[in-house]
Amino acid sequence: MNNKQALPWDNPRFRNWIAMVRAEKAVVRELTHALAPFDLKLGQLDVLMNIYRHPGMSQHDVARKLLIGRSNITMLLPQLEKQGLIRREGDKKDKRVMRLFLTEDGEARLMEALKVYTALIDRVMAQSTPAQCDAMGEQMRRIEEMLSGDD
Amino acid sequence: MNNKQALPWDNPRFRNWIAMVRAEKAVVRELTHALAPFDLKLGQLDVLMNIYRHPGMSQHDVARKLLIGRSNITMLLPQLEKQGLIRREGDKKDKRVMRLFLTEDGEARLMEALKVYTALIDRVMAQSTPAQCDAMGEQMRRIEEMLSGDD
DNA sequence: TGTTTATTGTTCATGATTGAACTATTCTGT
DNA sequence: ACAGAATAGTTCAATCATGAACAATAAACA
Repeated sequence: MNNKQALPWDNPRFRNWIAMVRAEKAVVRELTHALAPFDLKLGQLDVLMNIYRHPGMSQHDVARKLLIGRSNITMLLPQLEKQGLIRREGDKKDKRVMRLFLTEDGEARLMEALKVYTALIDRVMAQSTPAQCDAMGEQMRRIEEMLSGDD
Repeated sequence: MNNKQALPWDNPRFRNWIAMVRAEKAVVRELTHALAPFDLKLGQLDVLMNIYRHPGMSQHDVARKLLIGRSNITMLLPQLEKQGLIRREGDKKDKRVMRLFLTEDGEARLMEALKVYTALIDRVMAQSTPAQCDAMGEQMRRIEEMLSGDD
């Protein structure tokens, strides 16, 4: 008799999860290097992207979108502000919230960085057919929805 | 004429990548909470898993497997050693390398934590059919191989 | 209206991760 | 055998993310 429980490595689901973590880590590492010339960390780029898509977004909304803590945003923004990439405006109705906007420089820098970003992702995702890539994306959206619903 | 470049959000590959990052982050967050009762961080668990699979592994090998820095390992191990979960032995042939082994406690703790780990991953991956999950895993392995080959 | 509860953003201490410089050891090529 | 390159691990300073406690403000409701 086998006194060991079934090991995770024999479980396809588990091995696929491990593969996913490793792939994500590898891409992020590559991306971090690729963004260095723009003086942008990946986290900062994420923030810029969100502000671009939703100008006037609050800090709280950015944090929730990016699945990071509010304090993280608070400590991230001054760097972007100092670089002149974003602008913060107090909301007139609600004095608690700060509304975020890209400056022209911010938008320009974002566009340059996005070229590199999308080029890398295109290269990476070209490892699968578009259909496979979409199917993977669907799985990921289901997973995230499942877990963020648990809140 | 449209003076904006094609935006990444219109690019399916890019959106699928974003979905993957968010899913991964959500699962890791869940996992971190689930592991708290075991006094194990995810990174520590990763190390234990690798030592379990390859007893006598060197620190360098663990770092490479986990795609993290060597110094990270150096600072991680004392915690595991203090908890009595691992044991380090200097290699007899090569005095530079430290060989890593699990203690009995380490193996026991690992097995308990793995139950929780695999349960969560099973639940998460049950969002797709086994075939879809495997296809995703294959994509991920291709991606990682592609990028780690660039070294 | 006035009081309680929720929300937004900040501060701070903590822990995690990194990369560069360093030591000790081994390998390479002559 | 020996000089130089390579490798394993450590140390250290810097960066980053996190969560708890907090202040200011707004919302809910008696």
